[in-house]
Amino acid sequence: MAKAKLQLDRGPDHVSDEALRSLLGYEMKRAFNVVHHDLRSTLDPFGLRMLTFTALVLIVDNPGLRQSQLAAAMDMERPNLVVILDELEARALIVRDRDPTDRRAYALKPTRAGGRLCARAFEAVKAHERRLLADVDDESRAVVSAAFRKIQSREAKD
Amino acid sequence: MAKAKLQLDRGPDHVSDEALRSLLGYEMKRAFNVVHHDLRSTLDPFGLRMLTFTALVLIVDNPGLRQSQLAAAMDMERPNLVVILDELEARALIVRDRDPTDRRAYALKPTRAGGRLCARAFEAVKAHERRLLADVDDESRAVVSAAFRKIQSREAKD
DNA sequence: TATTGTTATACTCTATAACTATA
DNA sequence: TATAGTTATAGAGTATAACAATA
Repeated sequence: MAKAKLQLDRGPDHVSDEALRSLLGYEMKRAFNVVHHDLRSTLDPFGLRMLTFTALVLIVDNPGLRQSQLAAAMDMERPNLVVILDELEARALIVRDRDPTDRRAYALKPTRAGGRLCARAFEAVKAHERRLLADVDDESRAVVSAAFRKIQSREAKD
Repeated sequence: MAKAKLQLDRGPDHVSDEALRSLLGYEMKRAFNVVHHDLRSTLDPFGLRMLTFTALVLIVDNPGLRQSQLAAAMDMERPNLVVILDELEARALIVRDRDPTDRRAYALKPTRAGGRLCARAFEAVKAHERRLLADVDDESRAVVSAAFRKIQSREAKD
């Protein structure tokens, strides 16, 4: 990392990425790498990863939702969610209750322990993100957030 | 996608992700998913992916660089770069020349075909990104870009 | 000793088809 | 027939240890 930074910035072995820097995808991936790496180390003490954390938060905030709803909300395929929920269920952070109105579906609910872990992990993530965004003022954050949403809304327009 | 959008926006099966929306990582992943998905379909006709494209552009812009430099510039581990370069070399888009001053290292260089493909792919990516950013004005793009760089510079400060 | 590129390996995330049980 | 959850599988990205050749 430090080495990459050094080489990219200057020095005899300078690697020019000027052209790529003009691309949104490249800039965004580099920034996302940093955020994701930080998130990983932040969630590791809780035994969570980005996907298990996201699923847990959504279940805590939407108790009773179905797996298909959760998969759609998380932008992932249903089959891939199964192992994520298996993991959370095995750790007794959530339960899969049968939906009485539709016996095909499960109603996902957090356990007490799941709710507590979720709250603690969420605060830790927020604290870490505050550090990552320390140099970005509130106004800029709002602009970034608005841009993210506009990009997301462009999704279907291909 | 359309289904997720519908459920997230409103309706009887509305899934609330309000809490997660306050997290940079969540917003960024959603936006990056869109950008990455678009990039995939844009590069597919050229037989390239994000990583092979990025490596090719950096080699075209920095002919003669070493694999270790390229890996550092791409924020990835050296072993993972090997298969990426194998792919580009097998398609005769780049060559691995021996570095005369250090016989351990390779000097990576684009072939004529590699340079041509790179130029065409690059233009296609730029055009697609213009569409993705159609609703984001120039000033906001500059703010987003600056924020990305500030986040990247926070990396080592953990 | 340290470094370059490599192999091997393992884990995570992603994507698709096909199955079961219900509706 | 369609949907909810599941299984199986394959591709892609990521991370670490260990090796041969060279510095």
